[in-house]
Amino acid sequence: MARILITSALPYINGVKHLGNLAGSMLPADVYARFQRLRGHEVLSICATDEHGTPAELAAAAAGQDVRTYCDEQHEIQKDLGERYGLAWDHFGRTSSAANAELTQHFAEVLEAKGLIEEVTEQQVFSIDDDRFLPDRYVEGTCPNCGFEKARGDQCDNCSKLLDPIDLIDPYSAVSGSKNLEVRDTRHLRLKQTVVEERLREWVNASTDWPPLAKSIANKWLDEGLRDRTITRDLKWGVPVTKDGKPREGFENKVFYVWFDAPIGYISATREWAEKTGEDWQRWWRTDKGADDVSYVQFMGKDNVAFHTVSFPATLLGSEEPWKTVDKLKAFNWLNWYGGKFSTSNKRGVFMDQALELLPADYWRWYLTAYAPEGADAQFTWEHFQGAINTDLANVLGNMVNRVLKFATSRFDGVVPDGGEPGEHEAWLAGEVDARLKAIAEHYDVMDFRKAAAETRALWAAGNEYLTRAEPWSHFKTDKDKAAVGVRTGINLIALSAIVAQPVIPTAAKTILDAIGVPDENRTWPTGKGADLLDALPRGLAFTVPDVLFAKVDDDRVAEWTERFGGAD
RNA sequence: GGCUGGGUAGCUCAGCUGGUUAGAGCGCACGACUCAUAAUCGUGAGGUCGGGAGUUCAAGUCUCCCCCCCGCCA
Repeated sequence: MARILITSALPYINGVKHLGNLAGSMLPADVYARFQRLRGHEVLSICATDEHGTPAELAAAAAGQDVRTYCDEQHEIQKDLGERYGLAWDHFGRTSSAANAELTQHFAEVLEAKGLIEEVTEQQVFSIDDDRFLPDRYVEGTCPNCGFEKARGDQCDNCSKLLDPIDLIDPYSAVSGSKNLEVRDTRHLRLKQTVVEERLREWVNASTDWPPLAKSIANKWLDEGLRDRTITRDLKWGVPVTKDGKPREGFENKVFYVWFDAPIGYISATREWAEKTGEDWQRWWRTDKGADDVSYVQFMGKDNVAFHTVSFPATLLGSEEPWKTVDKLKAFNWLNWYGGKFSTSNKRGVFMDQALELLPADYWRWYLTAYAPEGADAQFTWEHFQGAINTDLANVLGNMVNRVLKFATSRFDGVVPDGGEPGEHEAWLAGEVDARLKAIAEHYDVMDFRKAAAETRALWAAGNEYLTRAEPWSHFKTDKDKAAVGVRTGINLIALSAIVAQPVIPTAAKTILDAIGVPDENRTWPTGKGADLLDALPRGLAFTVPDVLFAKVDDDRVAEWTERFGGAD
């Protein structure tokens, strides 16, 4: 039994996430975690909200709340939504937790002791009327690059150029609108990433289970030369800066930059989990405390690769402490919305809460897994979604379950029938089962989600083909035993279909398995031979017929949704 | 501008280190079946594999140039 640590990129606290965010890290992480649990591995699945930084402060201000209250509420909303999508985290933490503050301060102090942190004086925009510094997005003005008048201090929304706040033309405070600004000196901590550059390069080159994309991004950053990063900000909302465990002199009004403390949240969330459950977090994160045999897998969008392959490892390696670093990582491309992008700020696309108003979680889980943006950006359209739901779920799987169980109810009294012997059709299906189960597991192991889903579907389709071959409805009139074999095999195949579908559509799978009465201990990943698996249910076992598993999405609803969400505009 | 990735049947995508008539699903057409959510099963039509040149006995698959799309970095 392997031990697998799974983290997905931390969703930012700033509002409900859209389907692209779900598809790009949280959902595949969950599917993978569920699969590995089914196989009997020890899995720890960790996620958290990323809560610090200026966007959170600004969003809170816009909502008329203090930032802590705002984050408390938003965290609960995101946690609840995640759970409603069936994201079975062991823990969903917060980067604003006490544990994260403590760990972040620990890392900063250790890094300083190793000579990796220096104090520098920088120039920042200061608002006299607001009596505070205006880092990043707190200052807006005209972009020096393109002339856009509402460029933010950290980046221009129009030309996407990264900016330094002091370069803005006609700057004004995003807090008060005041133009009574000046540039002042301010002290900050800088992480000397350049010192760990060679260690990072060795570590990157030693990694074997990264996709080419991840490795090339990491190497590109290293080849261009790492830059020393300022890891503090003139803000109140964040992890306080300490020295020897006490507030650091001159840094009383400063906090660590969100990008420094956020990934540390993976570890601190594990600590929170440990405190909640009485488990030991160090055996997952400290290679000197048992984590050396852990396989650590990270899920993220492609925009996050550099931070996970360079920035965060720089923190871990720089500490020279025995921290567990990532073994495998899976990066996703974007899910696009009618050619454009999903956008939180522009409210473009479908958001997690809205999607659940339309259809249950399993529908979305299936679509976003089977058509995940793996190799390249993927396109979301209502028509494509409709087609996938109707054919894959309603027709191929849902209808198969329904046709078999209904027939078995009306002709064999609602029990798994006895009698008859397997023949050539059953042998064919057993071969299919063997091949599909093997393929599905192999695809999941290397995190090929589209292929795993396609093979899962192929197993369902094999069930329908089998029924056409065995045609128990014909034999029922002339040879009841022969019909019994077909029905019995069909019911077993349904159970198998549901078992292997659990990672993707856990709710529907449970409905099926409950209806057939498969006990929990028999719902683990099937390991036997196909022929045995197709005769595993006890004969005479009574079952019920579940309600229609998946309702079809008709054209009217597609038209309605297109209207409501904009669709092709 | 520099750098990944991508441009393969109407649509969404597979095609590893170059090798028989380029594949799958959807959609479409036709046929079969009637147990089932008008579901299912079978058959078929459909591609000069972004464009051009080259290497090779042989190239979506390698090289060079060009054109588009997404992203990252400037």
